[in-house]
Amino acid sequence: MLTRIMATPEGNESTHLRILDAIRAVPRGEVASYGGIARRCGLAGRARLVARVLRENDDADLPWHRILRSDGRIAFAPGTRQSREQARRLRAEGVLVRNGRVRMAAEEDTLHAAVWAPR
DNA sequence: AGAATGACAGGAA
DNA sequence: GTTCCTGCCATTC
Repeated sequence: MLTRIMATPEGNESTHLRILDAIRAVPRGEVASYGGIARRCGLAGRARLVARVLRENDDADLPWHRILRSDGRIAFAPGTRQSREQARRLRAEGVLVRNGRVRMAAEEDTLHAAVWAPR
């Protein structure tokens, strides 16, 4: 039956690409959360899918370091090589990192933003 | 099939 | 401010 074909809007290649695009769209000096990226792709609740895409990514140009947990923490365990590399890259573009954490914009895609944002 | 595993999130304590 | 705990989604054993 054809239901099976259309029944998987995610998990396919285009979803993967949309996520990568959303990550590339995060401006230099700014950050976004895994869940935020997912929402922007119409994939609410799939933060872990974004994490998976990042893990499997090999593109050196992808600004992977701009993606943080929703509370602003770097996802890698503190002290690890990757965690420090991420902090280094963020600071290199002017982002303040303190104790492996970044102050999140506090709005991103939250209800607060939806209600209060201009436009 | 059931359990374990993650570059997660959100709310409770 | 924390840390802890539960819920989630998708994949792998």
